[in-house]
Order: sequence, then C-alpha cells, then structure tokens
Amino acid sequence: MRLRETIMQEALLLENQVCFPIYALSRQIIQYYRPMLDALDITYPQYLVMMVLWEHDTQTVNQLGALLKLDSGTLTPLLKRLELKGLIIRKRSKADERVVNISLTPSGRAMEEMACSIPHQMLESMGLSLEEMQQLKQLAEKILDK
Amino acid sequence: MRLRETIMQEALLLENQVCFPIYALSRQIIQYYRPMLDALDITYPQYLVMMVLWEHDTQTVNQLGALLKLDSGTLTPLLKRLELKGLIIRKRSKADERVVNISLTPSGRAMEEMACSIPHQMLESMGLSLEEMQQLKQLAEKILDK
DNA sequence: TAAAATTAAATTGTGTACAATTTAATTTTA
DNA sequence: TAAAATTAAATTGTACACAATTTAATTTTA
Repeated sequence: MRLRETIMQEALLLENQVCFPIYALSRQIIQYYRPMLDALDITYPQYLVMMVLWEHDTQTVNQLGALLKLDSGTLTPLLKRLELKGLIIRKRSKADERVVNISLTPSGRAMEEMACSIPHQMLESMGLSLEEMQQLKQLAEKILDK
Repeated sequence: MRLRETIMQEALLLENQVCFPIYALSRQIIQYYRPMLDALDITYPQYLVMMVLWEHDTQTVNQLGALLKLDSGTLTPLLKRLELKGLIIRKRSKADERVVNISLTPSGRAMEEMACSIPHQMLESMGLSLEEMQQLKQLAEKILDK
C-alpha cells in the first residue's frame, strides 16, 4: 500500500493543516490594514511599534522586542526607518550606553489621532462577530503563552 | 480630556488587538516547525510547496500561488531554491510556453516519508485539544474566505 | 488576421524576519 | 579589581512577502 493512501498521510494534506490558515490569515490581515496604513505611510510592523509608543511614550529596543516578539535584527532597521520619517527619536541612554531609548516626536504623537479609527475599520472588514473575535484572540494567545 | 483617556483610545492598545496575536502566532508556529524542517533542510514556505506537490504531483506556478496565496514574486525564487536542492523540477509547458510546471524529483517524493510525522509532532507542541484546533482553523478560514 | 488585451512568470525594489556573529558597555566573580 | 560573563544593539547573510513593472506567449476582437 502506497504511503499516499495511509491514514498517516492525511495529516500531510494542506487542507488538514491548522497552521496554514493562521499563516495565510496573518498575511491577509496585513493586506486589510494596507490601505489605512498607506495613508499614514507606515507598514504594519511599524504601526505596531507606534501603538506601543502611543501607550508608553518611551521604550527601549529590548522592551519593544519583548512586547512585539521581534529581535534587534528586525527592529534596528525598522526603527531607523521610523526615525527617517520623523516619527520617533532614537537616543542612547546616559545611564547605560548599551541601551537605546525610543520616543515619539510631536509628529509621531500626532499620528495617534489619525490612527484611532483604524481598529474599528478593521473589525468591519474582517466581518466577525465580537464573540468570534474574542474566541480567535483567546485561542491564539493560549498557544502563544506556552 | 486627552485622547489617551477616551474610550476610542482603548482600541489602539496592543493588548486589545485581535490581529497582533494572529501575527505573533503565525511567526511562533513557524518556530515550532523549525527544528523538524531544519532536519529536512527546508523552510516553512518550502514545506508548504512540498505538501502541495506530495498531494498533486505536478502544479503550475499559478496553481501553487492560488493554493498558498503567494505570487510569482515570492514563488519564483523559492522554487529555484527547491530546484537547487534537487527536490523539484521546473519545466516550461510545451502546450503553453508561458506556463512553468513544477514536479517532484525522486528525492522530493522520498522526502514525504521523512515528513509524515511532522503534523502529529506539531499538534503536540501546540498543546491544544482537537476541538480548540478545529475552532481555530474554522475561525481563520471564515475570515480568509471573505 | 493583425493589433489590442490578457495572461503567466520573472524581475526589481523595499521591508520585514531571524539565525549567527560582532561590538561595546556593564555586571559578576574569582 | 581585573578578567570573565552577561547584556543590548547593531551587523551580516539568507529567505520570504509583495507592489509594481517587464517580458514573452496566447487570446480576443475589431
């Protein structure tokens, strides 16, 4: 009997994968965001950094990385691009020269008001009920927390 | 009253985002796969292509793109790398010279047996029940199908 | 049927991701 | 306290993603 026809084989069918829909959905969500973020001239990962800073004002590269689960290899060039756009300031800490503090410029702070309608718009374009949304969030977080 | 303190503002908090857990989970899932895929010397997107070919034998670049929701800008270089590894063959169709057919080499076919334990191992490392897994898959697909 | 439109891949350019290494600063410890 | 270990960012190199454009082949249509 060929491997193709065994029960074990079914697990290798794309349509039976749990992970593929998550991977595809993640990319599609970023597409949903694109028109709104294009208007602000930032990318989705850049938007995530801005959200953290709108909430916390100043964060180190490490803190941003811990919250967003991204390393300095990703963040350093991304933050340089945000700095080039005039949205943030990168400044080495006086107290510890290894640390780089990231803070908002007035322009970066001002963007918060332009972004505040995005979450609501996103909920609409995703077309899920609030319960489904909560379920999705909870399941994703349950795996993430392991 | 500062924008920070309004109800609308809550929507911009990272912890209230539905999309961020999906984005973070997608990347974490790929990390779960990494040790198993490292053993096969392929990446997660390459593994997805291989899964399609294990099921369908021959596919055009377009067909792969439709199934995986990736365009030729992503697939062409990825497929060239799989060809370089000796896992697939890229061959222009005689019937329509625009089309490139992708098929498995014996080595690519042989990899199927080495990969057949991966889905089970993944279920274990994700630590969700089968019901939760189904829920997650269904919610993700519901949004994807829009 | 020849020009226009469409289609399939490939190419170009920008921006993540992330492993692995490097650099520089700080902390620990022998 | 000087050497070793640790830590924080940055750097290097590889591999996606994807928008926009290009190239070449095929279809449509005027």
